[in-house]
Amino acid sequence: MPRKRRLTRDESRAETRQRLMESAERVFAEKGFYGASVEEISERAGYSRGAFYSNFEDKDELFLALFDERTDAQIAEVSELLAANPDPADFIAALRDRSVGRASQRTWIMLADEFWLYAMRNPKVRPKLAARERSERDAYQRAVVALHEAMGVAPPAPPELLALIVQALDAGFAWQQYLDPETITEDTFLDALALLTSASVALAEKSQLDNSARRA
Amino acid sequence: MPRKRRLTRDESRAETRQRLMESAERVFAEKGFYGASVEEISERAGYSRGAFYSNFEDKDELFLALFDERTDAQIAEVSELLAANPDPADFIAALRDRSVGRASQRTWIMLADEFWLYAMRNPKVRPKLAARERSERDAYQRAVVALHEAMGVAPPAPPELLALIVQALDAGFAWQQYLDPETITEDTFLDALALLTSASVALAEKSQLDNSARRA
DNA sequence: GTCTATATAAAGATAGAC
DNA sequence: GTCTATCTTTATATAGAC
Repeated sequence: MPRKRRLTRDESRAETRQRLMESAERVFAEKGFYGASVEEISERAGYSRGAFYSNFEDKDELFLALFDERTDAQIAEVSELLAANPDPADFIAALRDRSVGRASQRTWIMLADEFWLYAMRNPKVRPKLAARERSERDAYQRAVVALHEAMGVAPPAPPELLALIVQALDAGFAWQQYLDPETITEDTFLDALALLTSASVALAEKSQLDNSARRA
Repeated sequence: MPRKRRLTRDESRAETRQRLMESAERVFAEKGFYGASVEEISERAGYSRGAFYSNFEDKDELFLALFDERTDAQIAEVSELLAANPDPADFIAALRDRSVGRASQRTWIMLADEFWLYAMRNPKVRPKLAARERSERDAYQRAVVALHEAMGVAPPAPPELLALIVQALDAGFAWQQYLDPETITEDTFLDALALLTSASVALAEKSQLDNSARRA
């Protein structure tokens, strides 16, 4: 264990930045981009506004920094999740753990929604979030293809479309679930995924049957 | 055609309210709840702030009024759409017309997102939006049941789950499509619906086959 | 580097004139 | 009913002390 020592100027600065960003993540999620004041972000991080402005140009820069950090982390997360779980069933199980494990799931979904709105309203930011979504979609697509392979059938539709369906479901379920948790439980999304998997396989088998019938 | 006459006080007041709400719809969609100022809403409706405050208590009341109006309209719209299109294929075609016909589709999805965030942050409002979503889900469910009946099969899963899937897809696709219109076209959602319909029917047929095989 | 004090601007909301 | 003028609050951002 390394001997304790004073932080260098750069380390101290980085720590302040980090604490401000963690605080900002919470406040943005709670109040939204406009509703979150620099004062509240700073205070809840244990600093004053002065410290904030010595670390960030303005509120926009902070939000963008948060956006970049989260976007990069998510892209890496989904890719790693898939690499670590080549078996489709494991991948879905890992998805479940990911949602359950994220204690701050509600915070994250609110923040993701703020990101979406911010991206939709800022032409320079939109392509960056779109790229992040495409990257996530790629990971889903590899999972979908692997899953059908494991079941011994060809995907019954373009894998891009199947991946998009999974991704849209993920976002759409989150929206509905957090709005109405009494009706839609944690497991509903996974029930839906299981159902769609069976249905997709059934359709694939059916078209294989049709094809061999036509050949005979 | 009725003779022109002066508007009564009530009619004039109602018209001002209406114009303010239409303006507010655009400004809230563009800037979000906090970003939309009473001044801009009023000016773009052709009034001053004074007129605004003589018609609404404050910004919150206006947003809630808009929320209620839109919520009621949507519930009625989906129900009518289904009543007018008992045939499932017609219902899906009507869905397409609905999206194409709504020139202000982008405005609506931004506003819907603002509603969601607003509801998530206001405990008194959340149940109202949740009720609206449940009502929409009921309409989808009736459509799903009718669709399977028309194909001569029993739904291969609880109809509630199937309806929720359609609804989640609708929201999730809108999110992805407006973020990345270059990748995701207008028709992708309907392609997905068509695919899921075939897949659901294939799964239903498969389980019917399994059942008769077991009986034999 | 961070804090306190302060300048500046923007928005919400009200009051009184017409 | 709506407008203009005004009050009040709140937030961003900066400057200078430590």
